[in-house]
Amino acid sequence: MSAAPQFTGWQAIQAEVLRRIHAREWPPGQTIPGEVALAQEFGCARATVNRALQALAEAGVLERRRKAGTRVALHPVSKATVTIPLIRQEIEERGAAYGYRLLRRQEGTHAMLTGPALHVTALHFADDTPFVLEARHISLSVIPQARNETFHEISANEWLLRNASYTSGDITFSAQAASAEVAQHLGAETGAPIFVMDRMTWDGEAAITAVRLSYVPGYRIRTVIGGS
Amino acid sequence: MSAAPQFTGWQAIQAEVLRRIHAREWPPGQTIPGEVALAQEFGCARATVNRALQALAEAGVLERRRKAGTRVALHPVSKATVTIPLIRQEIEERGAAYGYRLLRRQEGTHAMLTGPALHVTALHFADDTPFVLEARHISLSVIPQARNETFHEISANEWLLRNASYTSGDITFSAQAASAEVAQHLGAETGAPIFVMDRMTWDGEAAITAVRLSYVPGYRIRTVIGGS
DNA sequence: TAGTGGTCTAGACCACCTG
DNA sequence: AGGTGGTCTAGACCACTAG
Repeated sequence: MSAAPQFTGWQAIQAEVLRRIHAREWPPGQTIPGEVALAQEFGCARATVNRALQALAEAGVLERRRKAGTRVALHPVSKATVTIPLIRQEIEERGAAYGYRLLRRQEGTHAMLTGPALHVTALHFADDTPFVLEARHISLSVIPQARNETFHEISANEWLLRNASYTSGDITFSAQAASAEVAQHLGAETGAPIFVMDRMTWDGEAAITAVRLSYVPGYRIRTVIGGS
Repeated sequence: MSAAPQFTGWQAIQAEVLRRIHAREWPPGQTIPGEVALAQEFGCARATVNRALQALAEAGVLERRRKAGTRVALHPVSKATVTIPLIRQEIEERGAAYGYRLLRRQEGTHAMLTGPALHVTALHFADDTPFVLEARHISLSVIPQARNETFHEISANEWLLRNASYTSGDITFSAQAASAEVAQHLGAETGAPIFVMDRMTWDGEAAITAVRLSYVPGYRIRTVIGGS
């Protein structure tokens, strides 16, 4: 917990800058010395200072503008990075055995997808206990080879990772009351609070897939932040 | 939607590398040419290539190891960055008028905090409609000046931003059934699915505050990802 | 042990923006 | 208009690690 990282190079500068911010030597909103000045103080090249400050700016700790200089962020915008793992990985990382069962597979259409769509519903298990219900729609005009896959042995979740790539995506998290169907599959009571993740992915302008993951009651997603 | 960004410098290299990955010229798992080779191909300095590849590695698109080289990530780890704004900001960005009301303020203790703690419960409104219930515990041994604040006019959410800094934090998202009290405050029915965010922040080893935000039914958190 | 990425340097030019 | 950060360069040394 208290190991001394003993930073060197640009990370040492980053650490020192962070120290001064936390120590209120450079209070929020204040303009800190320019890169040249800091480079001179730390006895290094300006590029090294730049590297350190740029990383802090990306983290939201600093705000940098040309000519205006670098200021300590007034509202240290908390950015939490949520890692979205493969469902199989997530289950196995919990030390549980992964299980999978296809519930339904049929062609149809979907409001967010152009042309025909493949609808796949499946359950993912952790140690034989339902963990998450996957309800997915795959665009058959964009990913026609999905027609040849039964999704009986491999989940659409994993199959798509191997057979499709995306350029952008959109995720929303919400709490939903379990419908009768969802409740039944997850072994919960109808109306139970369900953590839901809706994902939409695109390849350029083409919508590839839309998926809703309904997690078993009690599920929680966790993340860590470092701030100022 | 289709504006031509016309990248230059290291961003152009980044774009080209991404293009080759998406075009499957460099399939997942494959080792791509070394920095020197790419620098020669693109006619730039190695540092410029390094900048581009390093950014992609940080985004999870590439995996880099010394001596082994740079490989296209097999599982493009989806990292979604969730921005945690000030509650006031979040409400105002929705075009609603922000409102605040303190519900309770009392001293006590808290399992996660050492020493005495201040317990503050408050409601945040969007256009006179309850938006989120804030139940917070503040460590009085770490932030003693909280004793002098009534939290009648300013929320603990904002007050802490001005009066405390943190070095690390921990956030969990979950879906919870509304308790009778929560339901009453949010104007929901008991048992309704509530999106809950639990946050814990630390300054070094000292726990500063623990807060639970219970959002009004229908609330959703949204984020965008760019991937491979 | 040799090859790869990680980092630093000293200098330079440029884009941007505030005063 | 001038100062600030953003970026590039050419070269160098080092740390790590795969073979």
